[in-house]
Amino acid sequence: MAAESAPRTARDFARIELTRSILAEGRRQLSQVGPGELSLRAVARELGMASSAVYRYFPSRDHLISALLIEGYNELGAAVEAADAGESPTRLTKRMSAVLHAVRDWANANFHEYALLFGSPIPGYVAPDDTILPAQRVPIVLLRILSDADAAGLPLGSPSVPIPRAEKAAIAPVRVVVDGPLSDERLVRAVMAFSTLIGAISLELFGHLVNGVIDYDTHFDHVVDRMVADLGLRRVR
Amino acid sequence: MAAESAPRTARDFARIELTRSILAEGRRQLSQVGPGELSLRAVARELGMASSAVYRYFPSRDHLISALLIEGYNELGAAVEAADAGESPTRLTKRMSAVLHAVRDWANANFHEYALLFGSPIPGYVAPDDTILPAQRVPIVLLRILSDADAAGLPLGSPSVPIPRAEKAAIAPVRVVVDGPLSDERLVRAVMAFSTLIGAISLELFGHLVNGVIDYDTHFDHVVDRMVADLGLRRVR
DNA sequence: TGTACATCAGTGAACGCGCGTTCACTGATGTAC
DNA sequence: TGTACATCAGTGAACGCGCGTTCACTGATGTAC
Repeated sequence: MAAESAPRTARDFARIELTRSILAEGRRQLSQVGPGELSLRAVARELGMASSAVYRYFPSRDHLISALLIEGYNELGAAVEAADAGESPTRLTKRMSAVLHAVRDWANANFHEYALLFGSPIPGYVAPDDTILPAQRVPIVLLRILSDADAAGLPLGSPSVPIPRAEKAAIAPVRVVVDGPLSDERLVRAVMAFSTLIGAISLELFGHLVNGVIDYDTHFDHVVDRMVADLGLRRVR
Repeated sequence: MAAESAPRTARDFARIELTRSILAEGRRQLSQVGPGELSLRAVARELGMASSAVYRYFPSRDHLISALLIEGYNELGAAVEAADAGESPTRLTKRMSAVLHAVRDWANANFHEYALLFGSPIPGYVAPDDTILPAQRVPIVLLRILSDADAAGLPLGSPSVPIPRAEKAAIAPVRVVVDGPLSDERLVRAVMAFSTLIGAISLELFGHLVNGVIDYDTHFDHVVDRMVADLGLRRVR
């Protein structure tokens, strides 16, 4: 993985090309079937090659899944970063709102990929370390916006609850991933907001709102408005 | 399902007993393996009976899954109701806190069952209507506490955002499941709190906090404190 | 530029496994008279 | 209480399927001289 160097020979090109094809076919199947049902044989079949040939590119099914995980995190991360970049850097409210919506939009457009990232773990599969960085892209964007808010001196509504020392220590690693300043209060709210975001999307996608919420779009819009306000991104009136 | 009437014959007793055994063995397997991997044959094997015999009790694998879903919802619901009942009815803070912790405790003690209820849907499986009522038990408990708060005239912190008419309509069905009074503001916060709760538990259990949170218990405690405060259950100081 | 050897991609068959579901059959239990 | 028939539980074999992974082999591509 490290220094694969530049592809020079025809073989190298073919290898890169086929690796891409296999990955793409895996993704295509993910759009129809859950991550647990993803099958190497089906991928090979669809690509018109012997199932054993896939092993030249991915040493096992788990490696393919890891590649899809990483691709998923990166795609989601890119979508979220693009949404952030699409707003004026000083309009923190708009940035956060765009980012939160981007996560949900991606999830809606990529059901099984979302399930792969945030749903039940695949039995027997453990994600390797190189999924960590891609997985951090979304949190990093969220934290950066909040850090910008702290840097701009935007006030937070009065804290509902004081933060115990133990809690500060418990979530300390989160702070490490962001560069700028970040107050404890905003940090705690950020972690909670991430739970709310993923919870709201999972409940919606996995069918837990069917008997409670009629209009998902409207509801999510409102949830986002509240999160943005709770995170102190809207100037006080 | 409807009027099975009282069991009179030995056969009836045996049928009830074996149905229970199959269900129990299914649960036992759920404690080791994900819902998607649950296998009728394995259940039969463990019970020492032919796999075909199971079909006398459950017409298909999906029916067994439905039974386990219902059992899961009921068990979680019972745990949550018990937690609520364990506190003095007028101590709303304690009741809510106990209830939220009860959900997480149950999830931690029953990983795969939680994944069955709140994780990715099982491919190809659609839950039948008789899962609806059991699934509502937890939300009902939450809403009842909040209704009690409204009835007691407990104030909410100032609303961060006004509730649009469309949002009121969008979440209207949620209100139906609770008897007492419930203000729009508390209702909206309740739905959001449920997202936060499920999001926090899912993130924790599905491994998304491994690089961010050190001490899950401490963090969840604090999240609960905030939720309780945000829901206006703590008297203003 | 040409040859000899090493590397690698891809094949096809096979291993060993497990699954859900059906079906004809047996023997035990229940019911009506 | 006893007999004749109907109902049902449970069996064992089979169908048809799909999976991940291995392995000996072939032929093409790459490399060193």
